[in-house]
Amino acid sequence: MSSKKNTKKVSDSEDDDFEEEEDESEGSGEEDSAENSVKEEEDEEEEENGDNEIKEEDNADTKIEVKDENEDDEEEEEFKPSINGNKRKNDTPVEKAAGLSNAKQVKTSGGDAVKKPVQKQQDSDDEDDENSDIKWKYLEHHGVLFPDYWQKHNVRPRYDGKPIDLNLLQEEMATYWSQTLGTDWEHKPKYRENFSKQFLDTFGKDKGKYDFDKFDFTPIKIHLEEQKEIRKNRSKEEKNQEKQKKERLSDYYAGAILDGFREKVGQFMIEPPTLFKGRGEHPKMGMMKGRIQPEAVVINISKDAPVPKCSVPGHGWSEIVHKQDVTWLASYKDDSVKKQHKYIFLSAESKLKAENDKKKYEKARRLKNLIGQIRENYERKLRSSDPVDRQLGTATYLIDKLALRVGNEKSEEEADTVGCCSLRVEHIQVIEDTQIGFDFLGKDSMRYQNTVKVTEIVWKNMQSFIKNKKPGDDLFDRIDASSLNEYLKSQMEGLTAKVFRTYNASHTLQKELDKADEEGLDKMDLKDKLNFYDEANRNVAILCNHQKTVGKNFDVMVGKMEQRINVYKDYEKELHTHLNKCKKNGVNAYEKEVILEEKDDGKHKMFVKKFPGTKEKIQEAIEKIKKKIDEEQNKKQSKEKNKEIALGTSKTNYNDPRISVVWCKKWEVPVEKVFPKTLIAKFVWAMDTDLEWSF
DNA sequence: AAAAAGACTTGGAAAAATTTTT
DNA sequence: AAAAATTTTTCCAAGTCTTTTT
Repeated sequence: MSSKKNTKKVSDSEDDDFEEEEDESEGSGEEDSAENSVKEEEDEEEEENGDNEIKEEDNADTKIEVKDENEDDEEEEEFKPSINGNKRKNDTPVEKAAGLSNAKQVKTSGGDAVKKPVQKQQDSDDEDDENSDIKWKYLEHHGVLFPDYWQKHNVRPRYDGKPIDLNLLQEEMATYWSQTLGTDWEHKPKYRENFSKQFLDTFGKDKGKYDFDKFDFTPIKIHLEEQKEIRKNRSKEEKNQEKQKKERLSDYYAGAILDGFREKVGQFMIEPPTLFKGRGEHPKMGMMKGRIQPEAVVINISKDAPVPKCSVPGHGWSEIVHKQDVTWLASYKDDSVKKQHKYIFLSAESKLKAENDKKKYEKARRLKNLIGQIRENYERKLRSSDPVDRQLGTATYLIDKLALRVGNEKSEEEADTVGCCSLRVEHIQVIEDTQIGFDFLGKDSMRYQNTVKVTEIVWKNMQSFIKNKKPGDDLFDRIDASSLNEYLKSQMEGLTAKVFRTYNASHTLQKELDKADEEGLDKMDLKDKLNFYDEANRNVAILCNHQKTVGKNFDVMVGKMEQRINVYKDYEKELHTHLNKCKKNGVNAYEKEVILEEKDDGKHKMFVKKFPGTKEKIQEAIEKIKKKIDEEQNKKQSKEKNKEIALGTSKTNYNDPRISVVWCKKWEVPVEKVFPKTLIAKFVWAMDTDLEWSF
């Protein structure tokens, strides 16, 4: 149906001095069709060699101006929303800005309805109009940035004690390997196995002659450390210059125009080559993620937008497409480790993303309104005589109650993790008193461990599902993610399993924050209010099983805190005795230094206890130290509570931001205390939600 | 209908930036 | 001013779900 894509090859690779990169390791069955490539004119300034930096002259003739003269007094705010005004800075159509696209002017989506069905037009060679939903009408951007090619440092590792020469690719790989020496990766057998195999393969027919164990990469490791040191010790100006250069580059590539509005591009740098670091027991860890050449990158822009220039001399894009039914600006396939597509999208604060985000939460709210009926329906299914229905009902129950992910099936080539539909018998335990124990690795190989009391019928179902099965068998053998989602669709338009997670998370946050009244939030100070908020947030994170690994010196840190608290408590006691003495017969002021904590280097951190001479002053000191103790204790508590819980993910992806905005307004907490800058930018659309709103 | 491809969201770790302490 | 602690951002892996192909 859709787009016969409008293709033109922009340039052909000369491929001069890069062939060593070309690493034959994969059957790179890609492009190659050189015949029908239309050679594009202008290859004037090919020769600027090597690095990707955009020269000033380049900037001069680009279509997207970084500066907007209409707003000159706030120019560095460019893409940032104003926090107070809650208005997008870029709400002004770009065409008003001076010096935009000289050629075709930007179309405003301005007033006209986005949704208007386009009727068949003679010139629409491209879109099959009525149904493919159009994501944009005009799209212009600067393409993508490529990481620099490998620059040889010529530091040789040793083989069997003697320095050995490496070619470009070998040196690059060896260096990536050296970077992981001394980290946990080094000791993962799979990582080593995969890397060593690919590394030895680079020796071609000689590979049999080498034994990976006889390589010694410490010279490279040392070199890397030296380089790091050198970098660290650069002068301020040098660091600054580099920073500015980076910023210029970023300004350039981050600039895009979508339907007449300036938008920021997200990650615009092509992922650099590196050794793949999968999570958990990933069978491919340690494999070389190859270098992506421009010839693999597809650029998506309007037909009437200027074609972005490829910054790598002598190279060109794979093709230019005009797919209006997708949101990506560029894409490429990376098959070097796993077959997958990568995309360059607009940033989270763009309208496009924001709209999707809003839709996501609106859908979750629809679920909220229908949840009663939906629950009734799946509860009925739990008792169905049809085993498929019983599984559907039970799985839905788990997804609803425990906010589990749906669990698509995975290939052998990935880490063995599961979600609801892919649970195996070995992952659950049917315990007496209608309880079920869960223990499995979920997304990112995060362990989900939980014991829950379930309804009698669910318990019975679970028991029947494991009957006569081996540990490795599927718990839900009659359903899968797609059939489950199909069932959900029958319950509500657009309903899928993940909506339950969003709904449950946001609903939990709302519920928790609504307890503010009874908790007497009005009498709290800012710190306590924020603790209260975190507590609510934490409940969501626990529900969703958002975890983080405990830092290695967590215990040490807590130990220090305890020590500190004890010192303060001692001090408080001493102050009281001091005060009593003072009441009886008056005392002299004095000070006393004590060890607050021991540092690992054998030094001590000191604390000065001050004992004033007057009752009032002593009283003051007591109050002060009491407060300090309180603060420290709170801090320690929240540290411990947050020990392995990550609050960030729910904040960015699950909690309807309007809940937080309204709460902040109600309790006079500045939003920037609960959302960092980027999240405020992402959630501009929610910032002026009014007080009556509720999830 | 089932497998593969494609598109987009979600996720923790690491890096970078910022704030606090020394 | 440096270092340490903490917060924020970036990075890219790993999911979900849809669409296309077989």
